[in-house]
Amino acid sequence: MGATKTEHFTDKQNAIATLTKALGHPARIAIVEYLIKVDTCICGDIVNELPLAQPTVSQHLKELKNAGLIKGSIEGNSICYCIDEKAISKLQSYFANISIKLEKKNNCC
Amino acid sequence: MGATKTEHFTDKQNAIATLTKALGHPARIAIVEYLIKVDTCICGDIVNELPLAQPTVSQHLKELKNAGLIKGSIEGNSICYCIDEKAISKLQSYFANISIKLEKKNNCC
DNA sequence: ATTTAATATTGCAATATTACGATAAAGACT
DNA sequence: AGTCTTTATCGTAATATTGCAATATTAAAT
Repeated sequence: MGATKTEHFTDKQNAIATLTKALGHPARIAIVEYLIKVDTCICGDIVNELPLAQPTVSQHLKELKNAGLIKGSIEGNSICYCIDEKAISKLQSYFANISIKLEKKNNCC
Repeated sequence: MGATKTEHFTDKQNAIATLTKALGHPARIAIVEYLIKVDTCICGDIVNELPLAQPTVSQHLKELKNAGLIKGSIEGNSICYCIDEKAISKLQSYFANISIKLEKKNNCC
């Protein structure tokens, strides 16, 4: 025991949970917000921006990448990280859809 | 070390991370989706719906409640859990806002 | 007052996450 | 080749999460 029982849930539920889990840390929210704010997106800049050591930032970037939220491309000897719009789009439509469903409901509590 | 350095991030970043973290588990996604689907929302129903033991479900409900995503009101000897629309609304507008910002940007990668 | 039903809490084992120093890897620049 | 810069990986300690059996709590029903 101790590990998440992924196999008992639907693919869609797991997919959304993967995205929200990846965003479930303030450092990773900060990274995403930084990538949206700036025009360049060099990894080193992100390290400078965050109050965390370089290996920690690298690890957070890896998790965002694994979840599909960002993508990185090699740019000389540094790496350019960017938001993957598809992932954000999924989240956006997911919560928009929930909002619509909630509006139609009379919440009992 | 090992604990999240919450104090180094903004309140807003922490607030969003709290919400996304709470949703970062397929069981909790399933709970939220179930609460939206049904009209009644008694805890026992949720336990029957999920492939997890009652204490585990209770714990997930607690986390959703702590994050402000659901609220529970006592209804006889059972408890009525409902979505807190404000939390969903926060997430919805957060991702909608990001989407808009991304549209205006030419992503470099 | 007992019993029953519905949730919560406790305690614990298994696993995962967070953070960072040290080190490695890979490309750029002399 | 050697050095510098940039990013990734390894190893490890501290902490958090996940899951459940056992037990406690609370309110209804008898």
